[in-house]
Amino acid sequence: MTSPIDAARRPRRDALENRAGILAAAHVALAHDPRASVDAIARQAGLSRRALYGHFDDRDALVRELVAQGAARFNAVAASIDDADPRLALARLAASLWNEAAHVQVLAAIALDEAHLEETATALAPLRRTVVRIVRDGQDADVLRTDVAGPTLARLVEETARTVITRIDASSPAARDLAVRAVLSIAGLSWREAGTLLGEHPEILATPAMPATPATPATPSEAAGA
Amino acid sequence: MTSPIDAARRPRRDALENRAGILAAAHVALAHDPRASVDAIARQAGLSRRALYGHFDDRDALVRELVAQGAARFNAVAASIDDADPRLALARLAASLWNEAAHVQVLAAIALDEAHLEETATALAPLRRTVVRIVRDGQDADVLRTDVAGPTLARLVEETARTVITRIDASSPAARDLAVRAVLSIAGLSWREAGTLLGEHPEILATPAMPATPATPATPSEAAGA
DNA sequence: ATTAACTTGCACACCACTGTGCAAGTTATC
DNA sequence: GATAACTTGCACAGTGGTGTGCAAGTTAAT
Repeated sequence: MTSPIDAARRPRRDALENRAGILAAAHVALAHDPRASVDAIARQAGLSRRALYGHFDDRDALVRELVAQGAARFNAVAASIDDADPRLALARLAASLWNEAAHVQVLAAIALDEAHLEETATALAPLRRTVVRIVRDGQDADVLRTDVAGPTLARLVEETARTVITRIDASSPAARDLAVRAVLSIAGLSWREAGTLLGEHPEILATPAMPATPATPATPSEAAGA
Repeated sequence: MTSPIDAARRPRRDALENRAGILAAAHVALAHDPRASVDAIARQAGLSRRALYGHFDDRDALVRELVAQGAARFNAVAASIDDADPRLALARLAASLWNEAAHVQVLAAIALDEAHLEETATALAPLRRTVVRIVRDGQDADVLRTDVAGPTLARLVEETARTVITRIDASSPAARDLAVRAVLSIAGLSWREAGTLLGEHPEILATPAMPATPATPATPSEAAGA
């Protein structure tokens, strides 16, 4: 089936692995320091700086791919929220995003530091729209605070989630708990109300249903079989 | 009285003004971009890059002075809080810090971006201790949330204040209001409780008692007399 | 076994920035 | 009005980064 043209254009397997390795390395390096050098990233991926430029035109291209990757995950999370109760929707959204903490770190770092502001903003637009919708519904139903205008509250929720996930402990067992409670508090609930709500829906804080962390999505070993 | 030695060592008046101008320019420039170049700062102050190095040994020395300035203000604010009710203490602290918003911006920017982490941390230690104390008292008196450990809650309060002040609108009339309510919410109060509390103590959200903004604290004119 | 893909290391030009030396000009101060 | 303080502009060396070209080596795929 594979025409000679396809065969000629298909990249070598090791090249694909290396490309994925670069992205993974960039993930780590940029989360730690959003302006890590191309050399540092390449080296962390076990490659030379020169080889990296064989995979990405540009430092910018690499960053853009990372942003796209993260945005896709976030927006998938946003789309999966379907609770009728806006309070539960918020809680579940926060919990789900916490599971993507590693990606939040990179995105947040890039968004804050670099000149990629517009880019990340558009990439995350669906997630933002979800938050806005939940907040609006919650205010209409009078279950979320109404002393703060809708758009402002949405922004506040977003910033709170980002802050807690990126700037507090990061991966302690209680961190997800904290992220969820912080968001509910900012949304207007008292801490006891939040506690009651979470007590009634223990699945929100339960260990993630998702399969651990598929950190390296493109590991060739299992595909190769034997 | 002025001994010849003093006279010889006293800097020229325009030099003092220029030094203050550099600090003001750095204030603006670094809040906008924490790694603004020395040239950009000097130019914004209406001086040449070369002249700046006549006033500060080093880019670092300039930043350090800025940090010290800000820290002094913050710690003065922290020391001025004396409410018996921890909830009021928190609210007033947030409101007072909002009045120093401009300084918060620079400090936060510097603290986040540069390698001045330890420096800013030690400079702000008194403020941090104040928050820890208020939170502890509040938890002991059962008026603040107890589902989050004290140190964590203190950190959360601090991050919330920083986030709201530096990342939301910045200077709208409702911004102080928002900062105060966000802090109370994070501390565990429901939005209605916070509203009631603030309604009972309108002075917290009233226009600041302090005289506008004494932007240039070290004007030599009044000290010189006549 | 051959071929094309991939990687490496090096050299290079380029950029933006820091910090310093120095000669020449301007300006507050006595 | 003399003097010392201050500023300017320029040149310079140094640092750390980006992106490219090229020759030589290695390695996956056919």
